[in-house]
Amino acid sequence: MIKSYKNKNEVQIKAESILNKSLRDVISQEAINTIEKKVGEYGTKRKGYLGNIIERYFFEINPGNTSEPDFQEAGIELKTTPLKTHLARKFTSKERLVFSMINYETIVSETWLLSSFLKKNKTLLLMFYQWIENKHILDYRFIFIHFLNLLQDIPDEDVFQIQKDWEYIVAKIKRGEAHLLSEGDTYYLGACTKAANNRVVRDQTFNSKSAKPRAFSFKQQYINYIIQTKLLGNKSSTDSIFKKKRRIETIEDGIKDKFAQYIEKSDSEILKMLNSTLENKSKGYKRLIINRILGVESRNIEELEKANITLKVITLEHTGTLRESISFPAFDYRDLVTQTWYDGEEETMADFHLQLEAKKFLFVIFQKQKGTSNIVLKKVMFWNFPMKDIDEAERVWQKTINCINQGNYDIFPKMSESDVAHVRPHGKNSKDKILTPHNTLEMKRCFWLNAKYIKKAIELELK
DNA sequence: GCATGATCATGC
DNA sequence: GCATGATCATGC
Repeated sequence: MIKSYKNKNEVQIKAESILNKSLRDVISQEAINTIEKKVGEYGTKRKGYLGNIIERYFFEINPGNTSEPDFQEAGIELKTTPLKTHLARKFTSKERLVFSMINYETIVSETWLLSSFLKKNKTLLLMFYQWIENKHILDYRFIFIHFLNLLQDIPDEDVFQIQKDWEYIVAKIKRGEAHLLSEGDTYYLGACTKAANNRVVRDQTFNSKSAKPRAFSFKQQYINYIIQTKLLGNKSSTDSIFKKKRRIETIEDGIKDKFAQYIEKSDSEILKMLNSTLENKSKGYKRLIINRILGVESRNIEELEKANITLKVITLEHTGTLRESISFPAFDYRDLVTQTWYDGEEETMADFHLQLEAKKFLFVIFQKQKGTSNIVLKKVMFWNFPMKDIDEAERVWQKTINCINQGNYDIFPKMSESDVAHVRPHGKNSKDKILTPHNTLEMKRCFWLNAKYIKKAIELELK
């Protein structure tokens, strides 16, 4: 009893019949019994299971694992995806949106418009359900149904960026660097790790090294942007760098353009060029200059948020050295010791690992001037943590956990012990403490990327 | 000059 | 009140 849907309209009518309902409300008792039995066997945690039962018992299709869209005739790919609810009708995506696996061998001969990715995913049917912890898989309520054509329904510059993201990933595979792929390499479309079983590795054609299996995905932040603009129709609460219609260009080019005329200028020259003044050199002085350059008022910048880019102001000494390391949010000792670096599941990836792998940084680099209090804007660059150093980061992370487990709160990995990362305090002051697994109180700390390490990354770019 | 410990400032 | 980003202070 496999149904076929001839066109979008037929799919839409069916899909919308589950709006504000759960699966239990709309499928047969027989199907419910079958699913209940399976849930009994496997538990509800099995990934992708909800997507399977929606296909099989709600739409009554059986697409299997093919290169064709799930609704083959209608040319539509189905994605069921969880939403987290916050106060006042605010929703965010619980996860990234994961597409098909990247085939390292065949993708190198593809081009964007004819890619297997587009062939399968050009038109998406997004079915959002309200995620609540421990809720039965049959009882999730579907709250939004949305069709999204990746070439037509999102801004042209986003389509362009997604194409560039796809091409970047393919170029890296062609260079024989599939094992160095990272989600932070790209902006909206990422190559996220995806393993059916632990530590599955896949061969790549251009290198003897095995690479982690990866799938294309939309970053969580980009899905949030889709939710905000397409589902809620909200005027976003964020500020935008590109207020007028912008050129079709990448995020990198767009943002670098904004800074271009101010490079090698001093702070006072920049302010003069902007017809702007700033009273005193407060702690946020440089950040305020940057905001003026970008033409934004707030720290929440749409273009940075939707690509998971963190802006970091970096100040070089007049000699060119970098004093300050880069901090991450303070960690929770009790939570940290329960984390796994990577076990094949994105969802359970350690926070620090995720921060290194998924994040992009925008470094805005100033340099102090000898003998004056002036600073000069030297360089604007995008950076993400290179995967060649990920094992070293893991080592530091593991040692930190070992220290906590052993109750050694005064011998965390120091800067001198690693070329990459270390642990240091990060609280209001030394009295700013949180609970440890031993139920004692310890000063808040966090992981840092070594100043020297960042300096090296900047130098590579300055050359 | 640098590593380490510590704290400040800001915005939500 | 707190998280986060940014920077200071000290001693070797």
